Amino acid sequence: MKYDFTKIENKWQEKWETEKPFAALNDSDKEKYYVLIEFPYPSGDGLHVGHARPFTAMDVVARKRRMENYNVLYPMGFDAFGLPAENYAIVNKIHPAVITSERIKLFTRQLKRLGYSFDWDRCVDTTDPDYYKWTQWIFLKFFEKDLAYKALIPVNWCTSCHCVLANEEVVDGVCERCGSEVVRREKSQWMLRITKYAQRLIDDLDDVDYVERVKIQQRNWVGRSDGAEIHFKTTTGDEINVFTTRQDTLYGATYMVISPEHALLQKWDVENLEEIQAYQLASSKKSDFERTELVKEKTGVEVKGVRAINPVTNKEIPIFISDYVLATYGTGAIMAVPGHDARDWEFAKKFGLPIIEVVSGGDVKKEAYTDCETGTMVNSPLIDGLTVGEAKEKISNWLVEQKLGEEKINYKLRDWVFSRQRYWGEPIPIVHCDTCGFVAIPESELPLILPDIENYQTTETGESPLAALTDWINTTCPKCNGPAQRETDTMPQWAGSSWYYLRYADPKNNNALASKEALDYWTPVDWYNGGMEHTTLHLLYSRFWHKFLYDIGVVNTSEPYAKRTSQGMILGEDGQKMSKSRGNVLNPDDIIAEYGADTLRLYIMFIGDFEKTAPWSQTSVKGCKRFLDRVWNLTIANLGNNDAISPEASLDDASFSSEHETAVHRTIKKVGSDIENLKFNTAIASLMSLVNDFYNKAPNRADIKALLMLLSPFAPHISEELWELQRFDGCASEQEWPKYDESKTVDSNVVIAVQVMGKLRSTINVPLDSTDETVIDAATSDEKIARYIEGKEIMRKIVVKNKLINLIVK
RNA sequence: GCCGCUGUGGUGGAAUAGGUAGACACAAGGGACUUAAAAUCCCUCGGGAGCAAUCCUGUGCCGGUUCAAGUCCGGCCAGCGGUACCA
Repeated sequence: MKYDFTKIENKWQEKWETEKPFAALNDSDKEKYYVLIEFPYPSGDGLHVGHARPFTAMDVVARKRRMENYNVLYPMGFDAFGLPAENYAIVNKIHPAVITSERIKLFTRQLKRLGYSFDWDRCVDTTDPDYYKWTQWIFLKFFEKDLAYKALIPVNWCTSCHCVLANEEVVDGVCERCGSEVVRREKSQWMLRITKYAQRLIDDLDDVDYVERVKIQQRNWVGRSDGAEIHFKTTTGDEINVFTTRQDTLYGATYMVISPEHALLQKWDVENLEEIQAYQLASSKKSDFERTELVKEKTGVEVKGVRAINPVTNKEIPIFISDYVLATYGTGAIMAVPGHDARDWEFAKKFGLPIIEVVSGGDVKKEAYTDCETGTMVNSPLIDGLTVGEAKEKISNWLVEQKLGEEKINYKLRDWVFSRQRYWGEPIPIVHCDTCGFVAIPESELPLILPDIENYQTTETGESPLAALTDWINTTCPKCNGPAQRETDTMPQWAGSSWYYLRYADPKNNNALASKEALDYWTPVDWYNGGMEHTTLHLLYSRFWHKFLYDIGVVNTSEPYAKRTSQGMILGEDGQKMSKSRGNVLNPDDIIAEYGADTLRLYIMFIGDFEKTAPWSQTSVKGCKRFLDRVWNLTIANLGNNDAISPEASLDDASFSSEHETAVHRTIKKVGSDIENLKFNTAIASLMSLVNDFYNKAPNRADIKALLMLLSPFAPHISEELWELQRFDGCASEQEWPKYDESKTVDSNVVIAVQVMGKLRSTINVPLDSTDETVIDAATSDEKIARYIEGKEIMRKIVVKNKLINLIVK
């Protein structure tokens, strides 16, 4: 009998399709377990082998959890709004909804061919009005709680997409999606007050099980810094606030730098206006990226005619504008302490400004002394002799007493620009009325359907294509019934993906985003796996939305995801990132056709450390196919009555063969713990070893049964087929996950390494848990060891139980 | 620049808590089977010396700690990812 993987895989996939054995139940007595992967954007290229890595890994986990008797929810959906579909629509004049629906069908078919145990009845699509109704509903709640607001802000403007990007979406000065130049422009935008949640987004990381690098990255992104805001008076009688984390160095503040965009510059009557304006113009043309790229050379212009007054020395100090001070962080102004800040030091050197040492320990003539752990304050009458820490506290108190400032916590995190001037997104359910201002549309009018249009091109002014629909725009104000205009901006793609995991709990609900019972039962997600690239955008955004929904009583957990892990990227065979332009993209369909889905699943798990990047190798795929062939042939060969146990008796749990007992127990232990620790590659390696053992010495039916159960999460089709051929009861996937006996995972004898002076010279075989004396005797009487210790004195004997002995001789 | 991660055979990668480096595979070479090929099965496989037993050497580089370092510490170098000159 040949391993006909195509036939077998079709057979089982059809069975799963009709019998739905992987459906999650909302009314189960079992304990729930919610496994989540990031839902894909249904791109025109179809499924990519890279998708298979996290999907397969979590499928393995989901299948194992079911065998551990959990009620498992492992859903799939589509994050289907977004630019590529819209750009395709512009070129081909096809409605994005049509393209999207086609692509979702393609993805679904491809995903089903991989044999994933998704509960397909819960599939969600963010572009479905029944879905985005609730995305809009959440937005209205944000608006109601004053967490959504419109503001005129400098934004990143993509010159090609004609749309605004969040700071987070600008990569290396260009648009993350289209790669075009991004310039700065002022625009009125809908914003979400994520900053209000900054502290909670940091604090609550303590309560979740995320891989450490994700936590670190999120903490750094939110970026709390503790310092003080200090009020500096100017010679014009104005006040400039600066934020500093080094209030202790106030005596060393010898000049001030404000951002070129600072509001006071318009008010002041500066002497060198032309020079200032030229600098402002130059920096406005620079993107943030270019401003930050100018690491080496500091530029700036002194604002002549106005000086600031250092509040502690009462000395006048010059004010500069420089683009290394950004308007968007802190107060847009800094006090410069060249003695103790590297950037300020460079700037001071270039402009010949005084550098005063206020913390001793370094040499400020040579470089800025920035150490704040060990220094002692000097040249600072109020705080001389204090440590930096003490000085910070004393200065802060002094500032408060003198009403010159206060302690302040600043976050790097900024509010989220939520508007997009694009068509293919959720319409923002707000109208603008001349008398009432911005007014929410009533909940009863949700979903606010995205209207059909003829032209998907963004308007020249950069407004959304919806701005051309006069009939749609003009409406009445829900408050005063007067004339009003609809908002024409749409939401970013992040909106739909910020809460999709909640919809899976109850995806067909028309009265709520999901029923309270379903949400209470399924949240939080027990294990969420996704890409590192989503750590600071999607993951942080959805944590923010979830916290908000918690605050308004929709969900009853403050965090959406109990555990977060991340997979590494799959590179092309050339070691480069897979991309259409490089021509190194692999389509899973081709691999399935040639080797089968089980081989693909096995290979993508065996490819290497799950958390690290790994290059694809077509030849290595064959190795996994070979392994499955070996499993097939072995099991078929053992179908007959060639073992001691009769077929009837062995249908029940029989004991493992004595030759393989230890190996089977060990493999059960290893595969189980490896899956939990994302070590899928070594789990498979141990299964390979077991099969090698079985080739050396024929297994009995119980041995085979264990093998098939352990293999089934990785290669479910072949496992089920062989299970059936073996006439075992039910399905492999319905079995209870095999248990192991710890005492049977160890041999009665162990091989111990014998080192002399730390070098391996021999090995000895002794009973497990032998005493040190026994091991020493065996080692010293070993013939290979004799020549190393002959005529020498053994000074020390280091014995590591069941592992090693090291003899130190002289 | 800053932050994070990673450097192990020809290749992908193994190596609980510092304890036999290279598991498991891929590729390559040799052999068996075959008219032949494929498939399958068996053997070899970090480098150097040696007929061999065996010895030396070896986890990016330089030091250190230790009886013992891929693993810990200090200092470098390279690659990848993130990035906001964040005061």
